[in-house]
Formats: sequence, structure tokens, C-alpha cells
Amino acid sequence: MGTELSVTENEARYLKLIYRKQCEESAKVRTTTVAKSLGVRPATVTEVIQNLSEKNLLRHRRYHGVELTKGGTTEARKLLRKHRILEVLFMDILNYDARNACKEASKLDYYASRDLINAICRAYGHPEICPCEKTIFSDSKCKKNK
Amino acid sequence: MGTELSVTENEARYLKLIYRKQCEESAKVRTTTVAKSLGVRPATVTEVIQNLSEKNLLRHRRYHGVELTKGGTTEARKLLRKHRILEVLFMDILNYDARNACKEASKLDYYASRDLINAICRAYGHPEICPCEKTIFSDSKCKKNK
DNA sequence: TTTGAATTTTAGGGTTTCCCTAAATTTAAG
DNA sequence: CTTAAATTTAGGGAAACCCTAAAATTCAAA
Repeated sequence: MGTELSVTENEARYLKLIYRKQCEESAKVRTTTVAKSLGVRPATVTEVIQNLSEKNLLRHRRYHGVELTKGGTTEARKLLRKHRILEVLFMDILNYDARNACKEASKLDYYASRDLINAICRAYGHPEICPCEKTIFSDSKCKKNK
Repeated sequence: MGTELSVTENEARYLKLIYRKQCEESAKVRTTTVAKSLGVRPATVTEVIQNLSEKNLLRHRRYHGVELTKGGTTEARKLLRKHRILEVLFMDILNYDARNACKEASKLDYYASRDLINAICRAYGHPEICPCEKTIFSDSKCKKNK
């Protein structure tokens, strides 16, 4: 099999951020920018990026930035699917504002199981966009039965 | 002030377990038993117990077992409140069975904010027992307004 | 085209959290 | 009293994060 390793919660934060910047905002992912977003030093970002690179989740060309691999993209989307489904739950059921829904979802998404997310998805009629208008990626195991 | 330190996710697991055994099942909390429940070695349990003791969350009499302090009891109840409110959500909304609801709740309770839990509590009419019939502790900040 | 400022990476550490084995201790049952 | 079972101490180890200082690289402006 491909050398597919699991990501830590912290690495998950990086993946989500990188995907959003690169794939959804077409912005260049700079070490400095990421460092600022996450409140760490540039050297730390480089280190994490090298770990993600060893896990084949992204390609890293020294001094030139990163590009998510197929695996990294898939992983980022899985995480963002969880994040956004949780946002839907927190908004629609709990009268949260989008800002708070996102904040809460950020704390929980990494820990929510695929099954739980799919159950919520089903309960909310398989929504296709989250409160912030971002697309909610689909999951082949999430049947729209009935 | 009392030297009140924050607990790690792992320590939270110990607190929940100890509270359930000692306060809800009136069972003696044995190092060996805890070790078996959590899948670690007895020496590890002793170590964690000493940490919790330093944080004044429980009292430890060497070779004789532990007793939660006021602070430890409060902390355990806060955690179990979160756990059980999440169980209500997962059961009632998502057609989960109690077993799975509990499993999912266990992964998320530590990370759920007080505000989020109170919002769920409100949405479900301030339930007083969870799917397993255990009591859901109340939170002074969770208003039964309306 | 050179050069210097900005960005990025390397080198070398440090802390915290969690867990383990082996060797004492202590308890408690017979 | 003695000894088996339970518990604790002693001494480590690995993984996850983060940092500073110094070196490398890029790039844009003279």
C-alpha cells in the first residue's frame, strides 16, 4: 500500500489551512503567512511541512512552497467535510452565529468519527454548503437513502 | 488562590472513570482495576494519580487508594455533564444506540466548550438524565430561560 | 549584474505528555 | 509469621510541538 500515515491534530490544522488557501482562495501558501495564521515561528512551519511531506500529503520544493498531493487533498477534504457538517449542526440547531459555529467546529472536527459526521449529514438532508457558503464534500459512505 | 491547574485529555479520562466508579457505583478504585479499564500498566496509573494529586484534584494515601477532592469532584462533574449532554444529542437526533452515543461522546466531551454544551442543553429542554439513565449535572450558567 | 533585504531552511535544543520494565515496598490473607 | 498480590519507586524512552540563531536562497532595485 502507499505509505499512508495518520495525521496528528496539529498536522490536521496545517492541512485544512493549506487546502483553504491554495485550493479555495488560490492564494500562495507562504511559510511566513502560515506562521502568522497559526501563531508559530516560520521554522516551526517548515518542520511541520517536512513531516507532511514525509507522509506524502504534500510536495515541498525548498524555498518555493508546497503543493498538496492527491492523498493530502483527500485528507484535507475529509477534515473540511467534518468541519463543515459540524458547522451546519451548530448553526441550524443551536442558533449559533457563523463565527462561533466555525470556532467550535474547529475544536471538534478532528475528533469526530466518519460515522458520526455521516449521521449528522443525513439528519440535515445532506447539505451541500456550510454556513459560510463553502462546499461540503461528499462521502461515498454517506447514503442518501430515502 | 487554590493551585488549580488544567487537566489534560488523558487526565480527564482518569477523572471521569474515578468519579463513575467511586461516586456512582460505590466501587473501590483500585490501581489494577483502573489500569485494566484504560489499557495501561499499574505503574502508569500511579503516576497519573500522583499528578492529579499535585493538582489537588484528589487525595492519595499510598497503598490505599484515592478520594476525589471538592475540586476533583467538580471537575469530574463538568466533564460528565459534557459527556452526557453529547450523548443526548447523539441519541435523540441521530438515531444512535446508547453504546455508540457513549463512544462518540467520549471522544468529544473534553474538547466541547461550556457554551456549546449549554446551547445543546437548552435545545433539548434541559434534560436531567442521559440515555444511560445517569444524572446530568446542571450548570449555573445554563439558563432555563423561557 | 550585483547586492542587500526578506524569506526560508537547517542545526541544535527544550518541554510536556504518556507509557514501560524491573526492582522495591506494603498490605493482607492464611 | 510468611508470602502472594497489589502498589509504588526508579530510571528510562518516544512522540509531538515549539524556539533561537545562524546559514542559504530568492528576488528586486540600483
